[in-house]
Amino acid sequence: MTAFYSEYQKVYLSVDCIIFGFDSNKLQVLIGRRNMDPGRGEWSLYGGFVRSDESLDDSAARTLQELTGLHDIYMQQVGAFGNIERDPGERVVSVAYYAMINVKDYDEALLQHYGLQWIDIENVPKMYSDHNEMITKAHGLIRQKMKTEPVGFELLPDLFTLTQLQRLYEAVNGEEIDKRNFRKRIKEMHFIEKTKFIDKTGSKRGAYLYRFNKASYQEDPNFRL
Amino acid sequence: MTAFYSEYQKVYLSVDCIIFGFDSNKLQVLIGRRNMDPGRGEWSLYGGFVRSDESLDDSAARTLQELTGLHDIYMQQVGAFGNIERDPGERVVSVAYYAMINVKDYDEALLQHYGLQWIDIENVPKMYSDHNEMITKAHGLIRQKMKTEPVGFELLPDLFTLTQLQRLYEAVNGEEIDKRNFRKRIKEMHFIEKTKFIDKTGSKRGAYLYRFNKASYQEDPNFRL
DNA sequence: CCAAAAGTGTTCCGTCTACACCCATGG
DNA sequence: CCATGGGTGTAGACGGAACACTTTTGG
Repeated sequence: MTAFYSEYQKVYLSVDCIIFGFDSNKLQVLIGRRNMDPGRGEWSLYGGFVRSDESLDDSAARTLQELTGLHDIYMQQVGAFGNIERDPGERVVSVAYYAMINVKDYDEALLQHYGLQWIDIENVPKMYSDHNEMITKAHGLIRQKMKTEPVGFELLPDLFTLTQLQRLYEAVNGEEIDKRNFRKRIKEMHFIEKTKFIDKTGSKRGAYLYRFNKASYQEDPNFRL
Repeated sequence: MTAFYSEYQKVYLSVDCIIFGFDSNKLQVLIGRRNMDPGRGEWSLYGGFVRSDESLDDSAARTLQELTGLHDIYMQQVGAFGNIERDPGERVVSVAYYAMINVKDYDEALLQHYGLQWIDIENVPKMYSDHNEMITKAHGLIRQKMKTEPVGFELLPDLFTLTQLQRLYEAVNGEEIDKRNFRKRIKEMHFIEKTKFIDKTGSKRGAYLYRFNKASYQEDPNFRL
């Protein structure tokens, strides 16, 4: 084992996950009660320490997988948070990641087991340390991202109605969208494909279900909403 | 000294600075030769280890100040880079920051002393570790940022001509801009003020010098270029 | 039969884009 | 006197925003 940098100090490094979901026409985040000192019992994001044999991205993926059982989830880095006093115990620098999951894929039992709750992004309580800041920054990032990249589908089932999709965009941006204008724009994006299936849970008449075709998107990657 | 997390491992944490400048109508970055092992002699960003008594932001500011002698410089975090093999010596996670400075404020002697060079963003050589990736990401961020926030002025002297400003935006985006359309948009932003001063170094006729009025911008923070 | 959501086009207005010529001056 | 960069306005194209009614069906 070499020791190139032995004169310098090391720090604890953790990852924290902002897990976004979409339900009841609201953008939501998954939060829980912190189960270790310091700060035990405060509202908190789910996180963990980075191991020496894994990259930051891997660490975030592992942490999310521990919590949800889900693999291959869309995750993006939010940034590193490193104020000295951010952790009341010791110096810990944390790298935040956000994830977007389909709430339906999530095992209710796990939610119970970890004591987690979905909270509307509008009603996030005061949280441990700088976790509010992380959530705010992550929210800004997905808003930006969803305008130009087809990542919103991560929050929906494989098959979805256009109204669902519209409600998602309304929830993320916090403002209403004109239905006809919205659908006009969808029609231009050929990788959002109408299927022959109909969803009757949301209305009496029923609405066509659509699907995001990733392969088709690769051929003509022009997304804008 | 408490030890809440003693069961976990610590890692080395560094900051790396992507220092942007603007000269000869080109967007440039300041790079040097790495002066420590491993990787000694390779092209590298300037960086340093984070001390246990400073935040990440402070660490970046200190590192930049060591190098340039400049205080109160515009810096923004690019993100954390943490692949396992990113440092050939030991596990080091690095947080990259970009800075925007006015090349004229920079002491030439320091540049010599540290063996640094300004390199056009288009001609960045193969660099140590993941530093190319950091530069690419930072470049993307300033391109984005400069569209909606008045940060480009950080790269210019206090007084500048409209042609200089235009060349800056052309350099950052890599495409030419129509002069009349550009000036029309400037005219709408009242916080970009024409002064009575004239610069004659750039042309025989001379061009009016303009100034960014920060206070005036705060009152009506609408920037778009 | 009616409430509730699905579905569908057109017009208008503002914004962005393209474009060409005169001015002032130092050498 | 001419080469060089500074400075100015308009018209047409395009894209985004506003806007209302018909359809279907479960209860």
